[in-house]
Amino acid sequence: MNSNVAVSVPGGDVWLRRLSSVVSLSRAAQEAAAEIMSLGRPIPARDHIIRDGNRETSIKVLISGFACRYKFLPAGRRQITAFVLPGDLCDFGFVSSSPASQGVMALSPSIVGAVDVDRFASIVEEYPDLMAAVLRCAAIEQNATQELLLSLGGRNALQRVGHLLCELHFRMQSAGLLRDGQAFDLPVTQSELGEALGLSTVHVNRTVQTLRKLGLATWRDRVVSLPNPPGLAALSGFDPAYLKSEMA
Amino acid sequence: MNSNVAVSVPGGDVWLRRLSSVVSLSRAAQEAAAEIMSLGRPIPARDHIIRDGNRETSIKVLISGFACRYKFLPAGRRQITAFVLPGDLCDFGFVSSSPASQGVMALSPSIVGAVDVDRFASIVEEYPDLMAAVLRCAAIEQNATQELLLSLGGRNALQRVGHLLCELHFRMQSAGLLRDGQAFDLPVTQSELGEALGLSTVHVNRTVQTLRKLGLATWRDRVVSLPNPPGLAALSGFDPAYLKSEMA
DNA sequence: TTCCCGAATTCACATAGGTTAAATCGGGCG
DNA sequence: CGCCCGATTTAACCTATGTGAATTCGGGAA
Repeated sequence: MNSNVAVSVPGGDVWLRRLSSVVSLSRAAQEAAAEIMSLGRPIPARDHIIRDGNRETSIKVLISGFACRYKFLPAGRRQITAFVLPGDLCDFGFVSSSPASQGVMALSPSIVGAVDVDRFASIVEEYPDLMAAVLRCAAIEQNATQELLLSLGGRNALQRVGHLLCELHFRMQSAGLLRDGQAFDLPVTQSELGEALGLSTVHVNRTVQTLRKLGLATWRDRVVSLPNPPGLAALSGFDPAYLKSEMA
Repeated sequence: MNSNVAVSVPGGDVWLRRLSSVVSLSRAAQEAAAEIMSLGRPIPARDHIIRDGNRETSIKVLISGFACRYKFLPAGRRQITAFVLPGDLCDFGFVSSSPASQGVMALSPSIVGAVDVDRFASIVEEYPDLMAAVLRCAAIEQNATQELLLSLGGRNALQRVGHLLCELHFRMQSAGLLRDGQAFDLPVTQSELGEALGLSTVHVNRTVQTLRKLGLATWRDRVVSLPNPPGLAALSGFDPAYLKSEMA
């Protein structure tokens, strides 16, 4: 829309924008990447996008909506290991030809783009930068997982929630999905937040209210607003460096 | 020793064994991989193997010893994100041409092998299976991180410690490093265990003693012994599937 | 042998966060 | 308009784990 690159599929630009943000791609590589992506049918909230253990034949990219990656503990508790935002790849199993090691579920109505793994492999031969881009995305994803690990291992409830809100805010901003000043859509339940942060629903609620009182975050009607991002970042120890790719 | 493959460097077999365990490699590929590895000088306990943020020019493989990957929280607390055993790669940053996102420190006197990244890249052109093997290793590593995330998010102290001991036992076994029946070396301090599991030193101690009383684990003089592995696995919800590569 | 030091252990006490259950809110639907 | 149901909120109570500090243990150095 803002450029005249041929985008054969609506929504393909989300995928291109993501790849280009981590590796600078030639026009030809971009066109090749755009051509092999196709859109799937809309997926309602709570439906699976990928089932744990499934050997996927296509690379799935979230085009719009909101999803999460998760695993189950033997006890039955579900641990959300990552939130998937538009532009994110749903699973990186294909990089090592492994089946998905975790499930991916839509948290709000979503649209997913699919790139056939074999077709991707064949254009990668001509445009190896595309593989580099995917590997960079995988590395960032890995960093985010580790940052969550840091939260669970060493931050208290207030910091955990604050840190996650900072991260989502930053990523939504990067994706161009901020509503106006500082607000963004968070179509997630407080209980689901708890499943990511290792906190009970009740305590997530207490914590969110404390953030409200501190004037650091508002969350109403599935919309989060951060009146004072630097303040929240300071409280929670958020530093977005881990979400950026080193374009060195 | 048990085969007549030329191993140009002592210790190179640890590296080869690891690669071969995730992807079956041709004799030629094995020889090529062995040739480009060189051994570094011994590293004393508590020394850095990799410094956070450093752009490594070589792939580092732990040949012998024991190490950990870690990050610091702004508060100063250190979070260990993974234990590195002989045969493991110390850092996967080179896969995405990124600098190391975490530090790696020897926990006991260690020897590290180095493979120049550029030389590796050049032989990968001839033996792409080598890259596949490295990516598989990265995927397993990623799985282990997520399993730790599950521990911190949803397991209590007893299960966390038990699960970690099960994992180390399994990995030491795979590396052929079990002493006799079920015992293995764990040259780590209780406080360091706590840094990995998000527990205080005191509580790690309490927990280890409980495991002793339950007859599920003994840990004395840096040697861990598991009298009843299935029992401990059941208690802690350990399933080694996440450590295996799907050779499909 | 004795000293010394880091690691393991023990103890007393404090608290963040879990649990259970009930109350309220808000929107979709008949 | 009134009902229903999931999500949020509140409340009372409970416990797993943290904290701080002292004690013991075990092995290396003098």
